Amino acid sequence: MKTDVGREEKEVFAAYLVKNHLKRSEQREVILDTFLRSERHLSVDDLLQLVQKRRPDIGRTTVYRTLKLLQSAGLAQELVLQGQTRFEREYKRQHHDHFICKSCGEIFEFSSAEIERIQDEIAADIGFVIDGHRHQIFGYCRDCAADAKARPEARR
Amino acid sequence: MKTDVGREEKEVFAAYLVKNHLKRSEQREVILDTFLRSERHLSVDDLLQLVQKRRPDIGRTTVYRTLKLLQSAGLAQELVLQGQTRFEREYKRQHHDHFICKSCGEIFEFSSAEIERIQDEIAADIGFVIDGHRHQIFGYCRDCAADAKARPEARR
DNA sequence: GTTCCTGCAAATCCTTTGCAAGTTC
DNA sequence: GAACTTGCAAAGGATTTGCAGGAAC
Repeated sequence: MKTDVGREEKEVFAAYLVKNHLKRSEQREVILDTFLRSERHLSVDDLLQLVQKRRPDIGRTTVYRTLKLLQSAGLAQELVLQGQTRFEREYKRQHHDHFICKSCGEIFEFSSAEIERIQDEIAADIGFVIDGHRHQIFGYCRDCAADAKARPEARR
Repeated sequence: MKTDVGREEKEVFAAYLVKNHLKRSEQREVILDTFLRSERHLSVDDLLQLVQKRRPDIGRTTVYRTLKLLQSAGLAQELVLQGQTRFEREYKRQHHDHFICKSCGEIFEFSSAEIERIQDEIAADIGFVIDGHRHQIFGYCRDCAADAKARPEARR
């Protein structure tokens, strides 16, 4: 762990462990570091593979357990995209939602203060207290949509 | 099947079967009729139990398979709420999304043309072609929020 | 008669849990 | 040394599949 990727998050995690009378371990550090360096939105398998490139002896079970800890610590968030469970970084990230391309699987993030405002209004109307939301938009990204136009029969 | 519940949907299903060289069966009819008469948002188990009240010999596998057909026929839609897979009627229903109370599990539907308009704008910006979306808002319904205020320690 | 359906049991996939051995505090 | 972690294997839950017998066309 030479560099400084996600230093703040590592501190948060260390504090979380202390606070909950848990212990640090090589495995947890490798998993967190790998998670922080990775691209967004990885599945458990994605993460396991990356982790095992560095430490082939780290098991799937430990990845599952560590992901649970990261969620509790507020560092990771689980999301289900097209039936697949995935995880993304959560710490101090602006809230956002996702566009998902059904063709290439690419995921784009978006956020809209305006949408959130409308949500709040609707919630207020029915006396609902919002605690979170999940908003996914499916379709075809620019590239795949162009492909589909070229070969319309290939479109789902 | 004395009455007229979901007659139109039954016709759609019958047509779907013919078109795909599939066959009608007692089981499929009972399952569809039960589905159409039920409250919204049932799990496979909910539906299985209702179906078995009428025909105890209908198996879980058949319910799974029939639900797949109903989805293909555009009569049912799968949604994952709080980790639970559920199904709701889809045919000719106005598109809508869901508020989910984390305390009592109650589900409220909502829709907003304004939100959809904003979605379209954002999509257009990145050249994304929208094909569908799923928007879930979590929190506490009026009643549960009131309870929580009364007993704040009980709040998640 | 052929093709499709059904229910069962078995298989699969994803995730969690029990446990004995190893680590951290 | 006490308490926590790990990896494995086994258990779980949800869903799918193989198959032999039964029903629809």
